[in-house]
Amino acid sequence: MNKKFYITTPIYYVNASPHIGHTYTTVAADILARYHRMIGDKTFFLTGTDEHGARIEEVAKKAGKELQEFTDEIAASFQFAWDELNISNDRFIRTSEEGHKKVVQKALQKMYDNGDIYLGKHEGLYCKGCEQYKNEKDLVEGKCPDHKTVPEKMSEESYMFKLSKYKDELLKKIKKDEFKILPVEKKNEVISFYENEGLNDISFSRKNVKWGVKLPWDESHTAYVWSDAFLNYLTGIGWKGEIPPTPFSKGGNMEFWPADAHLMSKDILRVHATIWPAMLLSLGLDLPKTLFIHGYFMIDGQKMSKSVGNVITPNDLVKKYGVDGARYLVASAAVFGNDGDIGWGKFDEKYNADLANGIGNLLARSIALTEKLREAAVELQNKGENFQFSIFNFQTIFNDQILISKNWVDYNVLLDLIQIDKALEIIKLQVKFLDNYITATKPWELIKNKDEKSGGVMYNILERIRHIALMVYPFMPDTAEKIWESLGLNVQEEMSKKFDEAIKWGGLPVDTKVKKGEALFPRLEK
RNA sequence: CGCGGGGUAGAGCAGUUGGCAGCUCGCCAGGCCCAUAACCUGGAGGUCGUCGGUUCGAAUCCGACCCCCGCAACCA
Repeated sequence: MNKKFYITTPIYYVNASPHIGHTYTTVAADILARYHRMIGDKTFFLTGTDEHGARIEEVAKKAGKELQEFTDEIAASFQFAWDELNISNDRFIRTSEEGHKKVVQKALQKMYDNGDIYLGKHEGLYCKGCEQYKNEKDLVEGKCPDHKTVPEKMSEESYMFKLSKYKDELLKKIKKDEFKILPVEKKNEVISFYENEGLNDISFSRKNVKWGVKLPWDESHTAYVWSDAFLNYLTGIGWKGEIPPTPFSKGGNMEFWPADAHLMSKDILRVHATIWPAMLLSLGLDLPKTLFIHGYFMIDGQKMSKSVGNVITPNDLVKKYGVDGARYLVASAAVFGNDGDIGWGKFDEKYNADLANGIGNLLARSIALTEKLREAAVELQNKGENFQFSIFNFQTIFNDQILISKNWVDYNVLLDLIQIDKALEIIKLQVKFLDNYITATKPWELIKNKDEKSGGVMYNILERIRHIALMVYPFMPDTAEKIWESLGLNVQEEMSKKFDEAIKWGGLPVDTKVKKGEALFPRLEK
């Protein structure tokens, strides 16, 4: 604890507006960032947009907009979406920012000076109509799908990066988990790629693309995708391009480097496992500790695509399920690291089951019971230790202090391993446990009979809900706050508690005044 | 032999240091009545894709085969 934690999402390419895929990565990163802040780590969470390249020139032109205007708009739509989803990023970086561009130039100059960038040739199939290179895979029957012409083989000068030079070193680090790739299937995939295909030097610049960062030693070229975009992970935390990097203690900004986790989906795994770390080696910087690769969403068994018309946007989700509902549904939609199949029907079902009938109803019934307790003029009592109730047809004795700390251990371990969906299961278990406990102890009867046990039973319930709220916080911050308020707790105070203290039994004062609030998650009818 | 993911109850999915097959939803029966028609219990329902192997024991390890889906496009 009290370590630093630096997490990133990829910077999203501004050729399209945010959808549920971007949302997935970003919400996951937010959950982890909030979790690490909660346990006391010094945390930095970076997201942003990637704005350069021929593709953007093309899309902006189609939209009839100036480049800067166009990218401003799309970047704003991402920022808006993340605000709406209560994303707690510390910074939103755009690669079109002057500061970023300057540092990219500095870094590339350094790589050029140390001999890792050299003038070579980029060869490819060039479509004159599109004014850009095409991959073979882009072509339909060998022709450009837009212009119905056969692109010609062209070769132009391009600065190349000596990627091949770093193959052995990177492979070794990947195998030894010094540069960790998770889940392990993805690590194996990368290793087999290294071993079977190796690494070739790659093109790092373009001559015919204007919308980009000019190479400082040859302004007729602009930096090509990776060479520009990857560096956001450094410029985003304030790196000014100093080599060696100036540590924070000496007035620099590198206290957060290396990144603890780069989150991303599988489409960009390969470049993140090759080009990016090679660039860092070339610059003499440490490699990120972990790449975590999550899966794709299918919508009701189909690929999500605009042409099918099944694209789900963050705004769609928030409108239907609220901010926290949206965050929960996305976070729990799949085993984190696997592909998932989602859809409105499944979301509705999960919303009602886990949120409305689960957490929401649990809080509502618990608060209502506590109010009855107050009417009966019985005080809450923290008896603190063993309490028992009969369940599953036998008498069970629970030591709640032990149970709770075991739950916390599981929760912490799972989140440290970036098992977001599994950590949510721990919360669901707690809810289930309490629903059981309430049914078994029948507090409404105890209260009616003025049974002396009632104060203790109700305390056990409310205190455990306090723990649930804390566990819920990284996933659904607003919900956690509402629960604290319902329990009569002060949100600021709860959030400023030291984690080790907060997870101990007994944090709820016995003289607390509970408050009935609006339903946390109104049930969706039908 | 391009790469990868997957085939487990009606639907959707968990489940590898191999050890009586689990979760959610739906269905049936019962309970409770504090709660958001909620919650709790019990039940029906599975030859864990097929065949073979290793093992005292395999959804899990090995081999072969069948089927589905990504890896190309606006798209994490």
